Amino acid sequence: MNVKTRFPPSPTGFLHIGSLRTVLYNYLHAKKNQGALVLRVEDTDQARLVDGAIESLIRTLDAVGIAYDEGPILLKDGTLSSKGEQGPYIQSERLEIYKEHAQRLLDEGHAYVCFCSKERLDQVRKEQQLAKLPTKYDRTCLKLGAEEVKERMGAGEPHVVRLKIPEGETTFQDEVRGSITINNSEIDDQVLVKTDGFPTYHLAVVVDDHLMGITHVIRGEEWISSVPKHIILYQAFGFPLPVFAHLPLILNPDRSKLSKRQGDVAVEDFLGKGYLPEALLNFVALLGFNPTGDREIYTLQELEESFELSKVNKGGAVFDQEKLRWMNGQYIKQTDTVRLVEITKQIGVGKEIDRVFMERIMDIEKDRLDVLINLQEQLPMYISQPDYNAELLVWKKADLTDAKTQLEGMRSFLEAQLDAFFEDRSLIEEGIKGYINDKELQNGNVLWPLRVALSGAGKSPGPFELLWVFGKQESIQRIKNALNKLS
RNA sequence: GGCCCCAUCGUCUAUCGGUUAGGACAUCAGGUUUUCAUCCUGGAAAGGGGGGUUCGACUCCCCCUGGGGUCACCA
Repeated sequence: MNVKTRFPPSPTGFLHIGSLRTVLYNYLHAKKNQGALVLRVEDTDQARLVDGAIESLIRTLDAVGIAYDEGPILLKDGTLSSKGEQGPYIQSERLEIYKEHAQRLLDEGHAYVCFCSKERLDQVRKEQQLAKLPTKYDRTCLKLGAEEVKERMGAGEPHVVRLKIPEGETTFQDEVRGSITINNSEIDDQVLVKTDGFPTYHLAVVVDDHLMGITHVIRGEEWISSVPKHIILYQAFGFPLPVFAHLPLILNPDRSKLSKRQGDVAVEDFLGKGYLPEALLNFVALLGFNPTGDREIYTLQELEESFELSKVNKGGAVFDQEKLRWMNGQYIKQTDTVRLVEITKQIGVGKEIDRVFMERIMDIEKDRLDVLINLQEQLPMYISQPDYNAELLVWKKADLTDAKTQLEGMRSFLEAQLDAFFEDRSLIEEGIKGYINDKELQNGNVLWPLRVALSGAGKSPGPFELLWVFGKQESIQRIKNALNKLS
């Protein structure tokens, strides 16, 4: 195993659609290279801790079908455990490690202690902004003597540890963007250890990625600007560099970074509406990567085989929900009805409806569904006798009398059939079409009023399917109701 | 504003110097059909601008323009 990727989720407890693609690409890259994927929880900001965030994230990853090789796991009884040799995988449990590393930096002169107050820092920044200068720490505390530092620390004065950015410039290779160079004078003396003793992201990622043997750092483009300071850290520690790959952003329709406010962005939202995990994965995979260019539907397996970091696009991609819906519809059509019903009930649609009945409904509705939750609107007509206007029963090329005649014909025809007739959709279709043929009628004269009698709606699945769903008794009852409306 | 990144139909993309610039979503027009949906067929729709390099540029280089990201003791 020579490749190891990792995924640090946002600490908020839900999986952002952009994060979904990031994990996916990490997963694909690991799989393609027979490597491993590490899930690591970056909870170093005490103020942003969310209760149950880890558990909820693990559940979502599981729901979506992304399996990681190392990281925290959820036991059957709901408690947290972990798998993998390089743990702990939760940063708040690794504080000692960061402390040691920070001390090493301090000892070797790559970092220094800073006592500046938040207020002073804000003040400095404000002045720099006013003077249109780059906003950076002014290195006041770098000038402090060792004695003074020791004394103030001894007195318990609050302090942070800052990275001492050396002179020169930093260049790195990005797998998707090529070579990127930045002048070190642009880089701030990043805080490494906060007043509360917790590390910042920058210290923690570098230390953990190295200690956990991460070979490929694949993450969103918003991180590009912090790579140089990470590299300086790697160099200060004497760690070998991993491969960096920064993914293009996923965008709102207005081309800003995808955010809430312009619609759903959490994977949980989509799952809750009945988007299928495969569809979500397939769709999000194609936002920035394309195996061939003229096909849209790929299995996870196929994506694993064709994935390549060098083929990832550089430009940001707008998240087009319309196309997602289309793709989800494609998946629904080819997904087993039983599973569809299971998911539908899980998201709270048709919970009270008998399973077998529900499966029949799903069978005839799934072709016209793009998102499972939309089935909700169709359900009422199946559960109770619909109410509608008698005129709706009249086909555009016929009249009220004809509608009545045809419905009466249908009623006696159906009454003459055995129950078994209603169990077989092709039998139903053949039977009724035969009837129409024998009587030398037109399809519309019979089928339209029959369909409306059964569904009570201008738009619905066809009459043969509805007959199959309702069975003999209910079907005839509905036809009788229609006839009542006509008399 | 400084720095960094990016740039093909409205959107997601193919093309890796020579193509009628291909596919998909959406859209429009037909067809199948009892309705709707599905499905099928067809149409409209793109290389931001200016310089180079080259026999030849969407493709390579430079500039401009435009868009985005980032400038925290948040990740």
